[in-house]
Amino acid sequence: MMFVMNRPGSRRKRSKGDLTSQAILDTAEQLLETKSLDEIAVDELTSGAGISRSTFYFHFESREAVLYALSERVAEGLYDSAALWLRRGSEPPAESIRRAISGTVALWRAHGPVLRAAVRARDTSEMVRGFWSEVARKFIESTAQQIEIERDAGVAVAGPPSARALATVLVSMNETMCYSLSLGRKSAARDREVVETLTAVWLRSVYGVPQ
Amino acid sequence: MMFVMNRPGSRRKRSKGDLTSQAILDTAEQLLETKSLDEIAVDELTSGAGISRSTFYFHFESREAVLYALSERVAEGLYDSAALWLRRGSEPPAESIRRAISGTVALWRAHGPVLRAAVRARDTSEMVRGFWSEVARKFIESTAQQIEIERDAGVAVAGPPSARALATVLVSMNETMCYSLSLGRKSAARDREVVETLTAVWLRSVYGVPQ
DNA sequence: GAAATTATTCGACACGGTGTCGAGTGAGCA
DNA sequence: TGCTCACTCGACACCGTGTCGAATAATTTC
Repeated sequence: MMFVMNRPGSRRKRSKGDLTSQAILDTAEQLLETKSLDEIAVDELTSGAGISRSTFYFHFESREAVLYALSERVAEGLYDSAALWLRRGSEPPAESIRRAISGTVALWRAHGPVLRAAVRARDTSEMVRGFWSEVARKFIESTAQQIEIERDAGVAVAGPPSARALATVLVSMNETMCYSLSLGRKSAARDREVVETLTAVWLRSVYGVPQ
Repeated sequence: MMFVMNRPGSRRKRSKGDLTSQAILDTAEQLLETKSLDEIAVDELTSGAGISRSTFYFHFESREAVLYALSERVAEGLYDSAALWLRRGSEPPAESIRRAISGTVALWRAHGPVLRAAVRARDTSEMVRGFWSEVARKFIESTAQQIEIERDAGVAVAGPPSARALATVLVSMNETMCYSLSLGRKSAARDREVVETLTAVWLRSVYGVPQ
């Protein structure tokens, strides 16, 4: 189901090492459903992958490096979701915002454990922090840009707060809510409520209230 | 500067054990300014307090228990801050909300390291989670109550989202922003910007936009 | 104020996890 | 066939944790 590519375009056959790396990553993703990253011992990872503990260090530098690799698996989907922030044509704002938020929630539902571990590791691992702050930057950037477009068009309420500050708060808010939502049992009703609430806050904060 | 009381009303003299517990707590709070809780080894705590490592376990069950005790030190101030959520008399909403948010930001500035450690430990330690979810509950509860009062008075925009769902999102948002704000260098300008932005989101989400 | 009790401290120990090293092993290729 | 390089392994040194029982300091009891 999941896989890591060799360098793009490489026709090199999947080597044995790739397979073990894969097995480690799969085991890690599975274990993260139960425990946090630093509760996972290296030998849990390797016994799950059918190799000895020391072999782990041939494939990864550390547990954090595993998380980094897992993050890359998810990042692609995240960027797709980011593209949704940009409003399409004449569609009303409520629709595009709801759709974008729905997409983010769905992604957190699909990869909650990895995303939560990544968020937590931001405070710990320089490597992970760099990666995810870049992701966050793109989200915030495109949101701020969109807010500015709407303000220039006279559709959105003017600042202060600046488009950038507002975008930062809104994006962080989404992340926080997705994090805590993904901790609970999967529930379509709860998902819908969160999407509705977040959408309402976005709309009111950016556009004001529809009378 | 900081101290822990014996049972209230007890006139028992400060025992030696109380003093070492204190020293451990003070050392912990100081170390948290630099490292996260699980980067702090027990012997860093005890050497800071001038005792041997094993003596630590006489005073605390674990590192998490230390954090719990530190949380209690801060909790009081937090409840004072919570009381501010409730709007005072005829004061305009913008004022009371800005004042409440300012209070929270100030508290995070004063005790950022402890509060951050506590937030992180929520996912790890049952004890810490219980304590802080109770704190969060009170914040959310009183906010939701206030939103309902304003809605009934026709001042705030009606739901959905429900007062409770809206309150949850807004309170979490504040926490998240305070967390990341307290990570950066102390800056009055930045503080002001964050307070303004959060206030704006609260006002627009609860009351709608002033034309 | 001496004896008994309780509070506090300590060093030693067993345990479990980490990361490294050098010695294998084996698959593919010249 | 033999070389090379990717891969694997067990052994080892290290570090932090948590527990135990013995030693000592403080406090209470008589």
